[in-house]
Amino acid sequence: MMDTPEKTQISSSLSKFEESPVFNYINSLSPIKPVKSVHVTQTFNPLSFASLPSIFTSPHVSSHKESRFLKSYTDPLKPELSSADGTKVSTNEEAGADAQENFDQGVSLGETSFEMPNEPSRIAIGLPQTLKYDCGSPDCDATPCVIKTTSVSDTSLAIVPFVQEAPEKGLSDGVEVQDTFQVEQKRDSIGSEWESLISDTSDLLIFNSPNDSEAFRGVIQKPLDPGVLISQFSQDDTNEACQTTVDLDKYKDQTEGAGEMNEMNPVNESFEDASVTNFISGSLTDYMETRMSAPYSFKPDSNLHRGFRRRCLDFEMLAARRRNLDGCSTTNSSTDNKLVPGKPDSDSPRCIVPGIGLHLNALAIASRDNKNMKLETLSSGTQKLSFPSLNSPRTGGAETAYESLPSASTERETDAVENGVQLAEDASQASAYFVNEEFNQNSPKKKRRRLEQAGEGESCKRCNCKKSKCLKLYCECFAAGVYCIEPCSCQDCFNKPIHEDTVLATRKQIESRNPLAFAPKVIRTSDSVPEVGDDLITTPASARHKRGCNCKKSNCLKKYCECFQNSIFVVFKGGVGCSINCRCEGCKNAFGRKDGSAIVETDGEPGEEETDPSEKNVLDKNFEKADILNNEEQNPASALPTTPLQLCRPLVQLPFSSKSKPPRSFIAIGSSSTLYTGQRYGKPSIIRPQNIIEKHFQTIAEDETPEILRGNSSPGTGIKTLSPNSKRISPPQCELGSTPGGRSGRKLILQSIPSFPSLTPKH
DNA sequence: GAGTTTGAAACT
DNA sequence: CAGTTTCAAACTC
Repeated sequence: MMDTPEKTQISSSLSKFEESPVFNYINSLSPIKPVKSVHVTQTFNPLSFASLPSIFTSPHVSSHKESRFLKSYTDPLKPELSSADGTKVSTNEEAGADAQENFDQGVSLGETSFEMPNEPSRIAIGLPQTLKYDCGSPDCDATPCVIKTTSVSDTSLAIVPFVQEAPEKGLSDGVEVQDTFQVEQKRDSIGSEWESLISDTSDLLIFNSPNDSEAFRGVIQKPLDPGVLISQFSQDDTNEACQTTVDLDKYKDQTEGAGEMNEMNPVNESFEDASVTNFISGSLTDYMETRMSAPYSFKPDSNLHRGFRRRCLDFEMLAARRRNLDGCSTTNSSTDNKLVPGKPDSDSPRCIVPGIGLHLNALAIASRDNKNMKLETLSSGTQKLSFPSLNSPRTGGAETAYESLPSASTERETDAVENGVQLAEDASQASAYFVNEEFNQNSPKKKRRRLEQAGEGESCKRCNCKKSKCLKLYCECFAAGVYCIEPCSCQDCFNKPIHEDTVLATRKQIESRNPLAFAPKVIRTSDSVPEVGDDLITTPASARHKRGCNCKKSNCLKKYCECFQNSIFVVFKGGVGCSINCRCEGCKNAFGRKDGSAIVETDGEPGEEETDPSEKNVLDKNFEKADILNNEEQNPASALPTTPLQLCRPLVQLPFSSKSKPPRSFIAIGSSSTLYTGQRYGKPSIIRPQNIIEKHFQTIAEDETPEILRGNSSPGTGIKTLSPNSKRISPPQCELGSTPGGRSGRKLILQSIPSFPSLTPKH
């Protein structure tokens, strides 16, 4: 490999590169002289970064990998970054130390964001710059190919290459790392590069994929310092693509579920292949789709997704659809097969959100799957991304998945933005969630919730059906398009792979009656676009319950109310409030009343709503109670689909749904799980009226958010800002696209938690 | 953990 | 479409 012609080319190019003014400039800027500038250069030269700029714009970069990204990124690029940003770029050593620290502290994204708020920005900035300058990060090796082939605009993609670098190596010694890196690079032929690239990308981009989640799990599960694991992982991925498998194995060994890891490897490989193919073809969309689809197609071994044992009923459809879409994607086909309904056994995670930010979601989901995971994760410090999503249990994941697919292909920017948001949210939520979980574990209620949520979050809800046989919408599992699993306490359950035929038949029947029966209940309205749908109209919240509630006694302040239920989670995305569609009586939903007023905005609210002390108490209680788990439901993803922003995403119709609406089940992950959602944020934080939250966010955002974020070039951000809910939140999210945002988001969350006073929405 | 409350889903 | 019943989650004790 080392001798491969390509390498040589690179070398030659390096020399050229060095000569270039840019190179000189960079060198001058960077405090640290890249030991092997040549090295870096090499990579970049080959690459044509022309397209890069666009890429970076997107927030998509998976935040979850941030830590990883940072590490790797910093090491190689650090010189560049420093020069480019002008901001202090951590030296390699620093980077390494930081990275390690970060990891140690907690891979947790949230933590990362807290402590290293700047880094994200740095990274974000650095990447683009790097591209401009062509300075190569060690990562560049792989990157170049990717970039060139894909003319993708996706940040995530662009980033991927960088990520590849193994952090750990760099950690201990910046210099050494570089050397090593060079050596490795040399060794690795282009082919290897591709692999590494792919693997990396997959990691970054597709955390959503079952594999990722599992990988994360592995990391998380690992009793050892998660950071270490992660770092290792990244190293392996980045530096030694070929060795990736081996490394993974290591992970396996480390991780309790060895089997999981094994599975992952294969999957990753397949993904890689597919991704490569896609890239080559030059279609980012394809790539994304592949990625997205991958998760579904995956049929993770049972072991992998223990938590996900449940299978997404909708998967089949997805798979089928996917097949249609991508006739070509090699991997897809395989994956699809896995998804095939026929397999009752399939453990595929039902809800993996395909979005870029998904990884976080995946994490969250994974965590949910395994309660243990949550804890572990917490320790590690990761978040939920859950991004997705995010919706009420029922709505859940299906939406996310559903949406995600289309969106990815169609709207990048939007997606990016949303993804970024999701990521941020997810991450934050996840972190919050984890935290909460840890704290909460003790209480029985919490326990219960955890279980429930875990199920939900994971995409799978746990049901307790006794008479419905889990074949009616009463059953959350069924409603979510998920099979019941062990955790369920249902009796005479027919919602199992064994009874797949029955399930499908029943499902169809229900859909025939109500095409939207399995559609996401919560529709995310575009924050930016106020008008949007019918739902929105009055409600300030960015998301709305599709049908609206019919509450009479709960005042929409309890989880009995589906709107409220969702609102709890949605906080980050914008709570789901009641809307005109609701027929509720005495609505006091803080996130949006039937009349359109929101507590937050309550300036003019009617006295009734205004806050009854008693009501307040209720809310607080509810919020508190409402575990983050609930929030998880919200999965942004689910909501997203409908959102105007989401709009971009073409809805993919599942075979099932008579109408175009996506079955929740699909995305279960995202939506239902909402995993991310961090409900955890601390209950308080989340719940609190948006005002408070927003304020917090703002404050934080303003103060802490990197310039980039503020300035945010990211298109998405601007838009989101519009919506009340998303406003504050969005900034971080958007940014996070790359990471910064994500972190910021995390920060916000964490910080917010403590600060959140009590509800007092009004003031 | 048992019992109650609640509102969605299902049914008529 | 409205009213009633069924159901399971949410909640309370």
